[in-house]
Formats: sequence, structure tokens, C-alpha cells
Amino acid sequence: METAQKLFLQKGYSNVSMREISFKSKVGLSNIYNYFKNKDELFRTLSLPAAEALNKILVQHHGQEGADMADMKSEQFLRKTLQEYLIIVKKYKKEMTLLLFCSRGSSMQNFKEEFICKATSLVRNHLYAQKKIHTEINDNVSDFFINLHSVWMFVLLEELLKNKVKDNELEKILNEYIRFETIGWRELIEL
Amino acid sequence: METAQKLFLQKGYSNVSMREISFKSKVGLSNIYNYFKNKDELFRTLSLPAAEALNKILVQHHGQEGADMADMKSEQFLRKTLQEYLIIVKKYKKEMTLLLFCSRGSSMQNFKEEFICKATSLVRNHLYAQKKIHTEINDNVSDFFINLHSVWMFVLLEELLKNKVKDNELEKILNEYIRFETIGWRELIEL
Amino acid sequence: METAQKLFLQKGYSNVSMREISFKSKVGLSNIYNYFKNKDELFRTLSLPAAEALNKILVQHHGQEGADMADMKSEQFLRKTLQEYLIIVKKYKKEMTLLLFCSRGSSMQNFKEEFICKATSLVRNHLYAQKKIHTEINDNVSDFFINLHSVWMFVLLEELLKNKVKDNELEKILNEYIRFETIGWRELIEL
Amino acid sequence: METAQKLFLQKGYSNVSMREISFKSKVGLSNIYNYFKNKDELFRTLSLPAAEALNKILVQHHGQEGADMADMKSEQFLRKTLQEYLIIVKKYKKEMTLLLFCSRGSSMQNFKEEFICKATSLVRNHLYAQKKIHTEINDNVSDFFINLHSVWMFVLLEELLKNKVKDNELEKILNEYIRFETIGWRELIEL
DNA sequence: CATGAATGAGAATTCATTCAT
DNA sequence: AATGAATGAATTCTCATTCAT
Repeated sequence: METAQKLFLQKGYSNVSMREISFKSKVGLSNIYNYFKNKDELFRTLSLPAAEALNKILVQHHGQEGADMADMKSEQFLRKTLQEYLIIVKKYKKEMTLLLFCSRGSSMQNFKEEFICKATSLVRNHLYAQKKIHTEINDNVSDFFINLHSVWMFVLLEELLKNKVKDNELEKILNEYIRFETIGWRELIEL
Repeated sequence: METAQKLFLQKGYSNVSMREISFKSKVGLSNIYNYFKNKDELFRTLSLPAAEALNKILVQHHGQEGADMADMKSEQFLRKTLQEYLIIVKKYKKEMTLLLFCSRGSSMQNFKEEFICKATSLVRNHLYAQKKIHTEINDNVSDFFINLHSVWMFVLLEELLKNKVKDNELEKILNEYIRFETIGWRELIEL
Repeated sequence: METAQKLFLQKGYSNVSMREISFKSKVGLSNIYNYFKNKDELFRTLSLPAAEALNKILVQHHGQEGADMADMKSEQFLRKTLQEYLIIVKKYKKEMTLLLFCSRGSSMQNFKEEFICKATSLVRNHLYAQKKIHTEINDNVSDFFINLHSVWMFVLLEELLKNKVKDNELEKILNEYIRFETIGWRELIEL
Repeated sequence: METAQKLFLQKGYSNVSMREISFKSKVGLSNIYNYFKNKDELFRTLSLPAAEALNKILVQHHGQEGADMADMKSEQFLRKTLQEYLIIVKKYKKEMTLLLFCSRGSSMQNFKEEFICKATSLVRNHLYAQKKIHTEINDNVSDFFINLHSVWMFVLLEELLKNKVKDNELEKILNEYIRFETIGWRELIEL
């Protein structure tokens, strides 16, 4: 599994052959198949923790909707969400990288797209809920733009994954991001 | 070439075989090799216009630096840059898609990353230049964040490529984007 | 195809590997795949003539039902049917053997069973039609027994395929078979 | 053994892997090899009772020849033989099915053919013996036809094995069969 | 009596590419 | 400019069997 992880991280799912994993790990090729049914299963096992963690966030956010969201300010909501993501990005760095950058060809290749899709609709719902409360909000923001920002937040995570960012830098980056987003949205929504 | 383009767009470079291209185009398999040395060359030929157009923008921006950039305001600069991109995205829609989404496995697979890298450093230089002129600017913005925004602009283009956006929507989206970015940067830079 | 035919006849579909066919035919393993998509397709191509010929008989018999069957005597019907089978058994000896004895593992493995099933229902219909005309017939023959005889006729063909029977013997055998069947049925039906 | 039996019955010898037997029976894969040297031996053990019972019949019939067969009438002989077969078919239903339908790939795959061959020669001898006693018999019946009937009887057993036949049906079927065969042979032999 | 780990040979199939004509 | 035939290396996966403990 170690070897497989290393290779998948280096070359991506499709460009790593079972032979190579076998050879470099010194585990007999057929022996691998005693532990993993498939090349795909091997990969899935390796990236599962990241996938589960991400899905967990989604589920939790679903639960939150309603009651306590009423008085939640945009900025706080954003910061909280980000922190949740950051924790798992830190915890499952390699698994996350596997899942987001190295899964093409595997059965996980659509995970990212689907996740963003779900996450976006969550954001959209959050926005709609706020509109109902704060009726003065300008709801004339295109769906495309909402979706774009959802992708952007994901891109932020991806870039954090790619670049090795130190802890003190991280805080600064996050503050920049939150300030940027907050003021931007305020401008658009004409709050 | 038509057939190859269609197939590459549908499945991505690695998942299209020369056999399939030959079969569906009714051009003899070995005959293809009379025109293209490689599968890779075939793909490169197909995506070249997009690559060239993107590079051209980069070169032009290099030339621009200095003289007339002095009095260029951030917003105008952004709008102009965007327009340049949009023109080629519109003109080379398919070639662009090929280049950005379907090139994995080919020798063009790193184009996107490298391009963003170059584009980023251009943006960075622009910012540094502005700092020298407008000394009141707060230059305490992390490189990571500058890079992030460069990626974001690219993501915008990608999303425009993915989603079929009508011309009237397009204008709205761009305005949202420019307003958002402008106010965000102004906030960060404390202008 | 020659080599494949020989090997399939000797060992049956599953026990012949593409490697062996390649090796013994001196046709490059991958080259075989330029002509046949599959091991299965190779086999199907080889046994197709037999399958088509058999199905053709079935179709023809369907057409016959009704009008002219009224005055057809059992013996004549039997003889005619048999002759039709014999012609194709003779013509497609190897293909037939392939289809009936060597197809396990291929997509043709159920052909025999399905064919017998269809053939049986044809025989049953013939019998029912006769019952309506000759009301004195004892219709108290079990379905099992009718089915059995359908299988038996097929077994006759199979045995003819297995044993090398000379033409003069063949005639004798057929006469024995027809006499046997005719008197047997007459006895059971109490005609 | 239970699991193996079930699987072999479902899929046939070659299409069941030791892994699957091990997994479904919850007996460690290598532990199976403590009891059975081979996959083949496992299968043989499972189908042995059927094979032995069939062979036993053959041996008994060998002994019988001569003395008491003199005054045995064809019909009685047939009925008696059939009953012997039916008893073991009933007793070793599963083992028999294994042996006759699921043995391809194992060392028992030729059992059926060889058994029929032996059985046929026994029938032939019975016929020759009768010819010597009843000199008025027409001995002009082809060997092929004799063999055919031997196969047919086996096919009867096979069909009984395949179709679930109730006891009352069984009796009727057997009577039909015996009447059919008796009158048929009488016709051919011109008795 | 049982287990977990390992093995090596072999299976079908794919693919980019080449070569002679 | 085109064709048909061929190639060789690679890929994923399967399976019966063995071995040390």
C-alpha cells in the first residue's frame, strides 16, 4: 500500500501498472490480488479516508441548515466551513491529493466534480435562506457565479495541497481569502 | 482530424486509440501515420492553435510592461486581459477544451500548469510595478494569494468552457467577476 | 481459422488459449485481434454456418404449419425433417461438431439447449394439430416423453457426427430409426 | 464438501475456483488441501458414489450373462435394467448430476462416454446371446443403432435428472418408454 | 487441524507503431 | 497517397497450489 500510494501520487492512477507496484514493493503481483480485488479497489482503499471525510462535512452541513443558520453571518459561516476543510486537508494530505489529483481512470475520478456539485447546491441554499431573512439583499447574482465561487474554494484547497504552506503562512492566507470573499460578496449583494 | 478532434473531446487523449480514429474516420490506420508521426503529434496539431493563442497573450503582456502600464488602473488592466482571453476562448473553443481538459497522457498535459505559472509571475510583476509607483500600496499580500487569483481567472475560463453560456449572460458574469475582484483587491491593498 | 478450428475441435473452446492458436498457426497473437475482436467472436465465426443452417430449418418448419400439414403422415413428416437435418450435418460437419460439442464457455454454449427447446415445441404443435384432425388419437402421452424424443432425434444427429458413418450405412440407419419411431408412436397413440 | 457440491452443481467444475469454495465454506483455502490433494480429487470424492454405483450395475450385468439370461424376455430385461438405474439415480441424484453434467475439466469428464461405451457392448452381447437362442431373430440391425439406443437410455436418465419428475409421473414415463422400446425392437427384429 | 502469506505460470486483450508494397 | 498485414511489449487479472508455522 505504501508503494502504491507513492506511485499513484507520482504518476496518477492510469500511469501506474500493477506490475510496477508489485516490482517496487517486492510483493508478488498475484499476491496483491489476494488483498485487493482490483487495481481500482487498491486505489479506492488508499483514497477512501479522504472521500469519507469530505462527505462527512457535507452531511453535517445538511443537518445544520435551518434553525441556527438564521443568525449566522456570512463571514462566520465561511470561516467555519473553511476550518472544517482545513482540518481534513491537513489530516489526510496524501489521501486527499490522491483523490483530487491522481484518480483519473479509477472509479473515483468523478468524485471531485460530484462533490463540488453537491457543495455548490449547499452554498446556493445558504444564500437563498439568507435572502429570505434579509430581504434587502440583491438576489441578482448569476448561478454561474455562485458555482464559480464554490469551485474557487475547492481550488484554494487544491493549491494548499500542492504548495507546501507553513502554519503561520496558512493563517495569513486564510484571512486574506475571507476578507476578500466577504467584501466581494457584500459589494455584489449590495448589503 | 475532425474525427480525432471529436473523439479526443469525448474521451480524452489516453482513452482514444488510433484504431478507433482510423475506423471512425474511414482513414486507413497506417495512412494516418503518413500525415502525423505520432498519436501525440496528431493531438498536438489539433490543440496547437489554442496553445499558440494563449502564449501570444503572454508575449504581448511582456512587451506591454513598462511604459504604458504606469497609469493603467487595476480594473482596466483586468478587463483588458479578460477580453483578450475571452476572444480566444470563443475563437478556439474546441481546441481550448482539448488543451485544458483532454490532454492527459499527451505531451501537452503540462501546458496548463506551466501556463498558469508563467501567467502568475506576470501578474506578480504587474503588482510589483504598481507598488513602485503607488507607494501607499500595502504590499503585504502573500505570493500564494496572488498565485491563487491567477488560477482563479483560469478557472473562470474553464467554467465558461464547460458551461454553455449565452452572450448576454456572459457580459453579466464578467461584470460580476470584475467588480468582485476589483473591490477585493482594493480592500486587501488598502488603497 | 484453420488452426483454431482444429484446436477447438480437439479440446473445446475453454481449453484452447489464444496463445496456442497463435503459436500453432504462426500468426502473431495480437494479429489475430486485428481480424477477430474476441476469442468468442473467433469461435462464433467458426460455428456460425452450422447455427444459421439449423435455425433456417426451424424457420421453414414454422412456415409449413397449417395448410399442407393436414394430410401429412407422421412417417413422411419425420423422414422429411430428418433429411433436412442430414443435409446440413453433412455439409457443415466440423462447424456442427464445434457448435454442439465444443462450445462450452463461449457465447454459443446454450445454443443446443435452446434449439432443442424450440424444436420440441414445434414437434408438440405438430402432434396437437394431428390430434385435432384424427380425433381417435390417444393424447395421453406425457410432455416429458415428447420432449425426450426431440432430444433423441438430436442425439441421433450427434452420434452421426461422432461416428464416421458411410453413406450406405447411413441409409440403413435412417430406415431403422424411422421404422422404430413410427411403430413406437403408433403403439402409444393407439392409432 | 457441501459448499463444493453446491458450487460445482451450479457452475460446473472448471468455473468454480478453490478460492470461491474456501470463501463460501469458510474453510481456509490451504486447509482444504489438508483433506484433498487436488481440486480434482475433491471433485472425484464428490462424484465417486455415483460413479461406483453405475459401475456396479455394469459388473452385475456381466455376472448375470449366460445362465439365467436364457429365458429372460427383452421387455423384462429392459424393465429390470431400468429399475436398477432408477434406484441409483434417485439415491445419488446430486452426485449423478455432478458426474454427468458438471465434470468437464476434471478427470471424470470422460466417465459418461466411457460408461456408455461399456454399457453398449453389454447390450450388444445380450442381443447376440438372444440371437443364438432364438435363431429366427433378424440380426441385421446396425451396430450404430444398438449403440444409439444405449445412448438413448442414458439420455432418458439425464432428462429425468434435469426435469423434476414426480413419482406418479415417473411410472407413466417408464411405461411409455418400455412399451415404445419393446414394440420398436420387435418390429426391427421381426420377431 | 488450521492459518496467512506467497508464488509462478498463464489467461485474454490492447495499443502504438512499422513495413512492404 | 494509400493499404493490409504484422509486431512486440504491456496490461489487468485468475488460479491451483505450496510453505512455514
